[in-house]
Amino acid sequence: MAARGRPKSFDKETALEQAMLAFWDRGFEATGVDDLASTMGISTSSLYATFGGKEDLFLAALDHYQGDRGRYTKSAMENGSTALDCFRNLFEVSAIELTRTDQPRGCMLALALPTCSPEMEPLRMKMNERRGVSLRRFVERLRRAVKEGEIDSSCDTTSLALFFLTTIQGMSIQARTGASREKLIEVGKLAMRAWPET
Amino acid sequence: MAARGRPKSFDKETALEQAMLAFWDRGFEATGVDDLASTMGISTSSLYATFGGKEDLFLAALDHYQGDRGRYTKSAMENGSTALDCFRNLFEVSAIELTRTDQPRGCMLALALPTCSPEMEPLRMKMNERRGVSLRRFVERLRRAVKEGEIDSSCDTTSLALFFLTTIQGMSIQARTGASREKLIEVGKLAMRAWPET
DNA sequence: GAATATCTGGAACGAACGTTCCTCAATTGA
DNA sequence: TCAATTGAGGAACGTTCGTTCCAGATATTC
Repeated sequence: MAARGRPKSFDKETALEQAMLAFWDRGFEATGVDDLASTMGISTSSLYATFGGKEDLFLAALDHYQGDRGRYTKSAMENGSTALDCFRNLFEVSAIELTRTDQPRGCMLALALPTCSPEMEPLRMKMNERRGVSLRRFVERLRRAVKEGEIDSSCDTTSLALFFLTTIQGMSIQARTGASREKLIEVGKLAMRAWPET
Repeated sequence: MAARGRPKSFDKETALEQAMLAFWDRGFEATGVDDLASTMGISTSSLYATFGGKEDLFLAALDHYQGDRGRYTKSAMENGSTALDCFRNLFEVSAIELTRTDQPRGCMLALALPTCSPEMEPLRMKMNERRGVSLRRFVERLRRAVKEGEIDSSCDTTSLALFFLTTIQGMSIQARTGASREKLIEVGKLAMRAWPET
């Protein structure tokens, strides 16, 4: 069942993890292909043969991020008996995840490509689409809460979801600026004051 | 009183304005010196003679931004009979300014250099310091409100100020992603729910 | 008008960019 | 054992990067 030809001398997932960390830390534009290759422990030719080009690698790294480090928002929406619990947990977990010392601070989706040259605009748009996934999950959870009677039906769920997402994105900037975990937990608690009265 | 030698053929302020718009739109890393020069309507030699290098020009553009387009946060803190009025106004004005169609969306300080290569880290730190100015102004205004009895002294003014700044920074990301002015106004209203009860 | 001073556009610099190519190494199937 | 196949490292591609240099143009001062 082994593949024909010379086998890969590196693990694709491990290399992708390293690429993700580089893009996450320095952003898309500031991370060079040579930097990536040396960080990943492979040559540029192997990089191109395995992942395509820089843009493809970036998108693959983004997928890797969303499927691993970025899952905490999804998890928060799924765990918790009430929507209130879910979002309270969302903010606490976000504050913790965004300030971890064993990885770049802040969210890769929020920080890696906020601005770019016109040629890279299509790539930036793809990031925007990916950010939308979180928003939709927030809306769905809030709508479910309305349906179950936890939240009054007068609540503007889309605006509330957007507010929560906006706050978390702001927390990414703050985490990168150097705000402490404790400060961000306080910020999260204040955001929860927007929760509709029962 | 005229200067010796050949006079400048361009207005320095106008050129700086154009440089600011370019950096604001595309970010520091993605904006090239040749792009800048042609946008400013001058040659690279004039650019270097007048502004120094790319980093110096960026900092000058940042100063220009803060003294002009970025003044709305300062104005909001100074105008308003109560702190509540000030911050309500801050969010409304922010939502409007961040989504103007005659200039790049979002705040230049929040978007132009969130991530960078290690060599540019000192420059990024300078941006962090500049962001701190807004935070200090928010804190001062809230403290004044406590002193004047508008807000109860049990209020954690630094956390509340950080929360407001965080929300506005998140609004910058949202504005760049494409969120409408109306949506951001709603987000601002929800942020104001964190205002301490009287 | 001559001397001095400053600003101009354009050419040129070495370095780094993303990408491709080529040769050699390592493995499988016959 | 040997052709076929795939991955390896590294040199090299043309382009763009930020920056410097230079000859010429335009002003003031004497």
